[in-house]
Amino acid sequence: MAARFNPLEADAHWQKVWEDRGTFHASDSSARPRSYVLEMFPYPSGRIHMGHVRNYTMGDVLARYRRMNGFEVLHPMGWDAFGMPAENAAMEKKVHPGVWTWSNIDTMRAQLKRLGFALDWSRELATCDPSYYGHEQALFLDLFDAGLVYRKQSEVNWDPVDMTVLANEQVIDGRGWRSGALVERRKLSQWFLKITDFADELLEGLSELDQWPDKVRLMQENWIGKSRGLKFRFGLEAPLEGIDSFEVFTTRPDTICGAAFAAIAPDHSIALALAEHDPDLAAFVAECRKGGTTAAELETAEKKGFDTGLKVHHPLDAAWKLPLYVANFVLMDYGTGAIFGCPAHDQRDLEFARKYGLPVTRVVAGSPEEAAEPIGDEAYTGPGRLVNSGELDGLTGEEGMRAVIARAEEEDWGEGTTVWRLRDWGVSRQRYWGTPIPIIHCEACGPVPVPREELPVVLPDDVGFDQPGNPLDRHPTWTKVDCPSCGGSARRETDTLDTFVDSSWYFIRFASQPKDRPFDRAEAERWLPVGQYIGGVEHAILHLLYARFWTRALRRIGRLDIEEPFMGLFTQGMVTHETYRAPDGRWLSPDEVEPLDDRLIESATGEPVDVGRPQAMSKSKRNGIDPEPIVDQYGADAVRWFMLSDSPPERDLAWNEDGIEGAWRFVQRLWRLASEEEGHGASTWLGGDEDEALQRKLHQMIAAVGANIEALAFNKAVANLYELANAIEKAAPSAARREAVEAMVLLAAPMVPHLAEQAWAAMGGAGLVADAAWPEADPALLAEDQVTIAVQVNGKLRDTLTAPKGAPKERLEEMALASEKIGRILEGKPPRKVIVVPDRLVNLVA
RNA sequence: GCCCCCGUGGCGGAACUGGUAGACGCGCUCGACUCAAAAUCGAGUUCCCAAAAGGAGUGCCGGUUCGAUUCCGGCCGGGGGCACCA
Repeated sequence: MAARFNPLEADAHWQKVWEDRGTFHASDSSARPRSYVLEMFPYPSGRIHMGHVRNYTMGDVLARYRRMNGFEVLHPMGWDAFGMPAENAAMEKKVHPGVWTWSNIDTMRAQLKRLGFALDWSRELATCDPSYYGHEQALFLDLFDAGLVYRKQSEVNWDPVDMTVLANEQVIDGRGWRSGALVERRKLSQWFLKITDFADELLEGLSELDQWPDKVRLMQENWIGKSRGLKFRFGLEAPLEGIDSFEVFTTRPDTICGAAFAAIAPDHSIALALAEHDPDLAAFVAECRKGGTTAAELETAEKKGFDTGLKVHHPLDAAWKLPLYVANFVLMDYGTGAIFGCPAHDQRDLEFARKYGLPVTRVVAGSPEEAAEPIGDEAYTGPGRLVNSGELDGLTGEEGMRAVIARAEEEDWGEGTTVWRLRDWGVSRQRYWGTPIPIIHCEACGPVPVPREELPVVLPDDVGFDQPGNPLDRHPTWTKVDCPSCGGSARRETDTLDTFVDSSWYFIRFASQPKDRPFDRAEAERWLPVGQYIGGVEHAILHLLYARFWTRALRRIGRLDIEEPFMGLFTQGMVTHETYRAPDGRWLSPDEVEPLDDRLIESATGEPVDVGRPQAMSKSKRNGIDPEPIVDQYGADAVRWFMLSDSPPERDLAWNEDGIEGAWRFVQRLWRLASEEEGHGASTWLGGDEDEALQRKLHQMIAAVGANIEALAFNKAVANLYELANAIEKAAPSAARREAVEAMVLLAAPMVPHLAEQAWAAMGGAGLVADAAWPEADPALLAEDQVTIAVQVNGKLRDTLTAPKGAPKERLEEMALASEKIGRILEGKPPRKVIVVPDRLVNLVA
């Protein structure tokens, strides 16, 4: 047996064995219980990065562990292959997006294979393949037929650099998420998916997802943003161009008697109508539109209003008239675009009222004494009872809301309602490299679905990227089609689908991939939902919400009876690295610096380097580490082991040389243990305490490693394995030691699979470790029969003693009092009180 | 501004439902092997005191408890999400 483990040989050898045997091929017909383990599929950007390695290693450990525990495991891999980087590359490098993408896929597939992941490559898919997106087009048309897709003129976020529409989510601080360009507003006809139809379900469904991080559920809850309240109409004192009233929304109908003004958004139809005859108002509206939306600007933005001079009637008292303002802080796209202002109990309204000299009337008081207290600089938003509210006085806020809603409904001027922050999902993109929307526009018939038998609508290859905008728009022939309905000449839709659509159902296609339809329902339902989904927290809202929506939409149209796509969700942390900066501010990559004495210098210049805290690996900071050379040097197992060690998986992991060296040492250490065992050939039981102690340690670690992998606490499982290795190394050769080493190889197998196979084979183990059963922990060996008891005086540890497990309280107390140290501390006086926790401690209160 | 999470050795981090704080790894120190180095192995490593005895100690202040890293209140610091959401 070789003295050292040679990963270059072993990795390739075992990867080939697994592949030849189809070891990780998921059988649809298996009688074993099923387990679907999935990591978020990568965008084929060019090369694998450390984040991928970490993500897929975690999923792989779980997949392999499940296999060893008797599950038929589905662990697939594919490519989220549409998107803008391919078009950017096309423009910069004059290469077709498809060519670029497929070549990236080849590179990255090869890189992933070198890491030895237990993937079922037979199910590999790429979203840019017509055999995938054609089915997506069919699903889109299914949703279209079901009325879940619609088209509307809408103001969109237009990125003037990328020349495309952005979803609200892709606008960050008023700038495009990719280009960073200031986003403009434009009106375009767009396709929308009715995700708001599912708002309630999507919100309610969150409570079932108890294997999701609370954080993610909370983020989705906030994103969906359900608010209960009252929608009611304000009557205008004098009708305006036939409009005699408008609707407002409030979550605080109880404060209606504190109303001081009404306000509408600058985009509100009334404001626009008035502005036509009022240049001052028109100027105000224009100014509001211009206003920046960055965090800093909003923070400092003044609450500004324009008094229209119009008055509205208070709903509870027609004689009570309120001024109507156009206000810059009222948003057209939330609620009804109009509000009533209650300065006493809303901070924004208060600032507005102070500025324009409007009355501030308290209508909620936390205590009877507070009722007379005027409102200062801060609105009162706490609980209390209503005051200054006529017949509502004395009611709690909750009662007040119910009373006002009941009265509004009775008198027919308003109704209790729910509004959502969630908007419908705009899926049109003015891009080439995406799934063509399978619609044909006919002047006579309007938008007509492409007939199913003509799917897929395949992207034309003959396009150029020398001008900005969507090349499909300019395509001479592709756009020209006959209307499927009337046969007249028509134009193909040139928008493509948001790539989030592609990733909203790929996990279903993995589970079932017939040629002639998106998936087979029964087959898909056998695998779904995904048992454990693992990916970055950056997808906590969009991707996960869209996939949940898509799954529910398919359910509603009777295609798949699954409520939630992902039963368990785990969001892993990033892989980070220190940053290095030259004195002149240049970012330096890790291979451009070297240590000198206690510091780092730039190799080329010898200048000292400024070392920054570990940050997400990024091109701009040049602190990325390419996994491939690391795998070349240390092998897949050391890299995998390092990815799992030390840092809890949900937290960031700082990459460093010492860490990978440590992992390499462990790999060699485990190899040595196995090699030595072969050399010993020891098969006799020593029969002493030593054997038994090792056995106990082994079985405790069998239980602990399993529990920790199951909890995805890989860093703890790693620590367990180190502990076991330490114990084995201290033990003399024996049958117990041999048994422990064999078991350890199996326990480590999900993490370091190549090494495990090699060691297993060298020790004469039968079959593949990948097919072996996970060791079983013997309950009889889990518990120690001797326990260490802490002896405290007044809660301070003063001594420890060893006692048989399960010793009675009286015995422990006796033993504690018999301790010499304790006697000294108590100075012979009996304790006032004794607390005994069996098998744990004795606390003597002096 | 609102909501959420996190603060433990030189570092990454352990500590089950309140019960011996610092498992495990990294780094460092000393030692063994070696002509030497690498690799490997052994010992040590929270802080204070020369050491023992002892004392302090889980961001800070306070509380509950026989006992608090763990529970409660208030600060300070770091991170994340949302954001003029009525």
